[in-house]
Amino acid sequence: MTDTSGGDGSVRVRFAPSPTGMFHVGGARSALFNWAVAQRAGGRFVLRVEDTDAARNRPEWTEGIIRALAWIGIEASDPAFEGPYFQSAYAADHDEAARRLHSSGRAYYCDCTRDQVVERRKAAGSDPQKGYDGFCRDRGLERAPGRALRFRSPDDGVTVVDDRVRGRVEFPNDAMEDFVIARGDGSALFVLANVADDMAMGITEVIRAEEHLSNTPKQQLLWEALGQAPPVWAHLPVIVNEKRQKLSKRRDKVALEDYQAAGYLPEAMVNYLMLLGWSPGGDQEIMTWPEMVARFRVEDVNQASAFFDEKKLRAFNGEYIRMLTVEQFTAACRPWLTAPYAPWRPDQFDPEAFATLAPLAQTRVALLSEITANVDFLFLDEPLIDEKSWEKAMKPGAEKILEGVLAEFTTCDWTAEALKQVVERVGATQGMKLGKAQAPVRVAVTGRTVGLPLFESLEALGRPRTLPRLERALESLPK
RNA sequence: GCCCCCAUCGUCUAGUGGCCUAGGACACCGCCCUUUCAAGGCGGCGGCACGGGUUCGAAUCCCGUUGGGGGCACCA
Repeated sequence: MTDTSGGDGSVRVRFAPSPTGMFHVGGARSALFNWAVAQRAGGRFVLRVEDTDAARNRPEWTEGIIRALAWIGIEASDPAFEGPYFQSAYAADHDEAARRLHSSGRAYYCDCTRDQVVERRKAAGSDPQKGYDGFCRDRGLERAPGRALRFRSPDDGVTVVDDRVRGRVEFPNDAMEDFVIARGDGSALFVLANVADDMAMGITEVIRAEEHLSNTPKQQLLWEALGQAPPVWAHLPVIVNEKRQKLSKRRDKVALEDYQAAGYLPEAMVNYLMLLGWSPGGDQEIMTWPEMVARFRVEDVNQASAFFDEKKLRAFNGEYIRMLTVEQFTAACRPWLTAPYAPWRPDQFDPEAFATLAPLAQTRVALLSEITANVDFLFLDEPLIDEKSWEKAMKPGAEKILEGVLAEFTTCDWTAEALKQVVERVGATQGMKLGKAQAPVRVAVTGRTVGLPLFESLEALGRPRTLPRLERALESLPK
């Protein structure tokens, strides 16, 4: 295995998703690994969309892929980015490859149906699961509608796949049937189309998920039969759920868009995804994209499947949020500060008040979406009272606290420091420490027992809006 | 059924024969700080799947077992 990432720009990798209307986190990692390899080598990243009939009528699916790639930093405007190309655009290449394979005798036409093959195998007492029996191998059938083209796979020996992450993998040829490479209507099947496309595009390294490993000997045989040296292969371990199964769209949260909507920062997502199956070594896991590119090598990628741990992603996200400047943080929060995420009207939002509390909120949110619940009391006319919080805070003694605080709040200085002293003093008259005395005030004003530092919050809210809330809470207290 | 891949703390991983009494990160637990909650600081819990070899010496090499996963279409 040689490291072709020499920086001479000759490396060409490709990312070939099949558009389904959803961009998978597994696809994102695969794209990222490809992108890193291309960047490190000064090569190119080719986006090829494996379009199907369904996808061809849904251009928005491809647009979705491009948007998702852009979100994780793979910009279509980057000079290293090529495409998107569509598989269907290469139909002529597929056909040409099929003809060459046929005329060179490496492939033959076959008119057997699945049922016929199974019948024959049963009659011969062999295992129907063994696949095609080679019936048409030497019949010399010519190309005609209804006849599929089969590749004449070697009878013995092994096909060796030299894989950058798996090492040397041997596949016994006798376990490989004469597989179909073109349909009865002449169109190429995935294996052939893929090889022909990669060839036409000059792809030098194929980095894709492990699920393709079993197909690789077939593709490699095709490359060789077509007279070209195969690309360098690299098969990545799959990403699994907590049950160690491949992530499924039904059960698992896998759409990249979902993570974006939940308030994950793309930088955190990228950093986390890169660490799934790969480690830069050393103690530092949080690093910038250029640092990762500088260190990334496919041959260092792990071989075992990895569990997508959202808790760790979340922790990374918190770290990335804290690394932001307040301005960046505020900008990043913007989508959650307006409808439909925010429960307040646009005219209720006060950017200045938000700015004063933003730095305090920054260390408290791990997801951008959490910002809403942290500041809603500031913009809503009435705080959203949390039932449990109310019960917990409005215990005996709460009334005295609220009364005392209310009396002094009417006249005292409206600064965080002064407000704190008031609550401290009133609390002392009831034998309560500040931590306990602040609770009823907090719930009365913000609706919850937990939240941003209380006195700064009150200062930002202002006296005119704070006092009524305290009064109302007092009235609601059981007599 | 056949073929292939994989196996270090709960999770992601470092480790390529002695530096390993196995390191880090997330999670978890405790303490400190503290106006709640976070953040931050300090500390703790916790792992080489099993069995045979090879070797002076094995998490590291070989064989087997077990356990996981993937692939076997005129799908992509």
